[in-house]
Amino acid sequence: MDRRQQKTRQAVFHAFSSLLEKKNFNNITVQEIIDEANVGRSTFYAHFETKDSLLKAMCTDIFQHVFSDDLKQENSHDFSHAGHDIQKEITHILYHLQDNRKNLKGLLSCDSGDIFMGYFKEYLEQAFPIFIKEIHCDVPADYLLNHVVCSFSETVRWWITKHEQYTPEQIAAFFIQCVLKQG
Amino acid sequence: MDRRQQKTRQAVFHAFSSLLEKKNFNNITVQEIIDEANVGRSTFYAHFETKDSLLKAMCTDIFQHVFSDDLKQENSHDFSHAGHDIQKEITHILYHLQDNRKNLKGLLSCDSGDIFMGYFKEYLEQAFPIFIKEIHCDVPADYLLNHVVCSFSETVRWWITKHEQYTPEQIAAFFIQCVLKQG
DNA sequence: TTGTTATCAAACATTTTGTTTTGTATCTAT
DNA sequence: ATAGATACAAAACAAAATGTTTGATAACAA
Repeated sequence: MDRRQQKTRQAVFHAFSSLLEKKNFNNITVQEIIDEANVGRSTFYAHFETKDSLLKAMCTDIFQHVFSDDLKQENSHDFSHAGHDIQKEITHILYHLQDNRKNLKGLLSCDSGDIFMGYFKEYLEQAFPIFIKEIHCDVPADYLLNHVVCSFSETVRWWITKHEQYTPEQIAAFFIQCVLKQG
Repeated sequence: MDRRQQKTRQAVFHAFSSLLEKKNFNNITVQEIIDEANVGRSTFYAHFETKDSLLKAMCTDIFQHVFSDDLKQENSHDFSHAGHDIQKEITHILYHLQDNRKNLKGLLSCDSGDIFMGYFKEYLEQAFPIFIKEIHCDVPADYLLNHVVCSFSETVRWWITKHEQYTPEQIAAFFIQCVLKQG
């Protein structure tokens, strides 16, 4: 990809993330993003159709890093999964998220956080059915999946936005204890 | 309160809820709300400063019904609470929510759902500490509270938006089994 | 009935959006 | 190194949405 495009794209991402830490997604204008990123108006619209698609592109960028190689491999041979170390895998995902925490903090601020969470849950719904096979619980399967997916994504939000002092290992332990350790 | 004001307020609420079932909060214009509610432009702005404060007013309206009498009484003498029937109280809240499901369905659609959820959690954070006293879990207290609050509000969203066939009793049972029945 | 107030319609300035144009600088591939 | 392609900035632009103001009318409470 053209270096000029990369530069513009990153400048806009960074500017937007920075603005999101200060004010609501809804109240940020394209003009502000342009000014903060120091790019031309037409340049912005050459890259992104709307403010929404900009946000979506940022989310996709992060998910491609987080869910890149590892989880898809796991999914491909999930039959051999029963004895797998779930805690290790959760921790692994959390490390990936921590690598992106700079952009994540902006994304998870205020109301944009909810949009990120929505996309995040979509990814998790594909990745998590494996983890819950072992849980026995007398509730509808899709209630349980929703519960686990929401609990994990909210755990991440709690961690990134307000409690960065904890390590991925600790967060994984909290999550597993509260959600997956069903008597 | 002046009957005309009540009428306008309800017309706008109803119009907005109806629009929210069809399209995103962000993409709804004040003009559309005005047209749907069949009120004048200046009238709308006499009632609500912005689209956001309209949404907030709708949420507050619902919460006043749901958390009106009962929970505050409970809070006032929580020392006598240890032996209380939690399942009964949860069910009670769910019945109140079910009464408002007409407006709730709109509010919980798409991205406005996240805004409702945000306010909902604020209320729940005040009401729920009682419920989690009995849970023993080796995690930070505010992680646990966040977990329970998020799980309950997501349970409500799951129910109202996609699984209305279940009764409040059933939903309460699902929630308690997954969240409060820690071994 | 009388004074008050909520409403509507219409016009309005302002802000934001998204597009188009033109000249310039930077890239890639040969 | 050069040539053609393309990403860029700046500016001007139309269209859409916002939020305010006006004056006349109808519904209200007391």
